[in-house]
Amino acid sequence: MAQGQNRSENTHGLLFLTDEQLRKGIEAMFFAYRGFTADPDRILVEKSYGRAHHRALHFIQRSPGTTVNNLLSTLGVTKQSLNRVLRTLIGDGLVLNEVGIKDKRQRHLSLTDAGRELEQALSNAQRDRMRTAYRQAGAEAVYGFCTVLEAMMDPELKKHYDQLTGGDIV
Amino acid sequence: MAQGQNRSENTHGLLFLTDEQLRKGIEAMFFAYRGFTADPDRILVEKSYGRAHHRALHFIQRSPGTTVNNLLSTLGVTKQSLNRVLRTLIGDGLVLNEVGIKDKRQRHLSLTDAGRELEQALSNAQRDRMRTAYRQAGAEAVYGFCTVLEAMMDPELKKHYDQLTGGDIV
DNA sequence: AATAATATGTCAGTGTTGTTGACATTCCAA
DNA sequence: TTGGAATGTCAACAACACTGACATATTATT
Repeated sequence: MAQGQNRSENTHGLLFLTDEQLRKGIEAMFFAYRGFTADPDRILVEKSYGRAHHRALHFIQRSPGTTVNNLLSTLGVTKQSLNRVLRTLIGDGLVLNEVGIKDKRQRHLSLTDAGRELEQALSNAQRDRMRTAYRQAGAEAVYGFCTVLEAMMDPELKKHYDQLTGGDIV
Repeated sequence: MAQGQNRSENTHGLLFLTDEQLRKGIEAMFFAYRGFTADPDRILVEKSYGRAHHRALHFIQRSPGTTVNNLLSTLGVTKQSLNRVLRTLIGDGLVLNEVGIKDKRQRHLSLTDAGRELEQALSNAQRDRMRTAYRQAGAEAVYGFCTVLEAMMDPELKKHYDQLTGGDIV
């Protein structure tokens, strides 16, 4: 496998990238994303939930007390779509929905103990694969991995990402 | 941003990875994948196609003459699901469906000129973002990016990936 | 030659997740 | 008091996945 050393740059100092190299990256994203979701998906089918429920649980866990609107723009779906998911999670006692104190229109979302439990189970499954991949690839690869992913994000979503990851942990 | 230099390894020589670091990677995958599909998606809605059509076109372009069964296991969907997509693509004159010579049960799939044209348009949109991200991140980051993604794949899908990318282009 | 297995296609039904559009409620702010 | 923002809900719809059942060639096996 060609190491980072033989970086090919053209006269303008830009990386020279063939369509083949780019296609390879595209396919890597496709196949890797399937692995990325495979483990939590297995847990979700048991509980009769879907990937949307996982995403909601994840980001509520990540920002306890977040509002519906904030979650909406993080997930990038319509409120109707999110509401369907939230309704079941609240109904099943996994998510808490509290009227705002300052602004009573807002609903602050947080996880119940049961919600935290499921979120943990899903996250553990996903992190296990992530950890294995990270260790297999090494620290420098992980750094590159995050760098490229960040460069692929839409600026609007990048904001949410930066806010959540809060700077420089890698 | 912490560089690859300060890799933290424990007494066993393994990377020390906090849950925070792993969560960051998980969120990077989530947000980046949305950027990854955003550009082709915009073209697809115009043509009234979906992501599934894009995937089919991509992998047929990648392996012209491939069989339905092979495409099936590459995409990891059921034949009913793939068939729905293929039917429209063949009906719209984007994909060619030819009876096998050696084995007449098989159907060999390939793109027509019109199919190649759409596939190119979709791929160009996706590659543009990929190229920009690659250049922004640099050659070493790209190498790490691919390495981690490959380590995240299910072994079964990794086989398809290896077969398609054929070894060591990066 | 009869039978089994393979490759493909199709029909019907179902579920998740996304979309629009419309409408009601509550509440903050000018 | 009025306008607009935040939220919730209803209905309808579409894309895309699934299962299960069944049909049709074709090839492989016995």
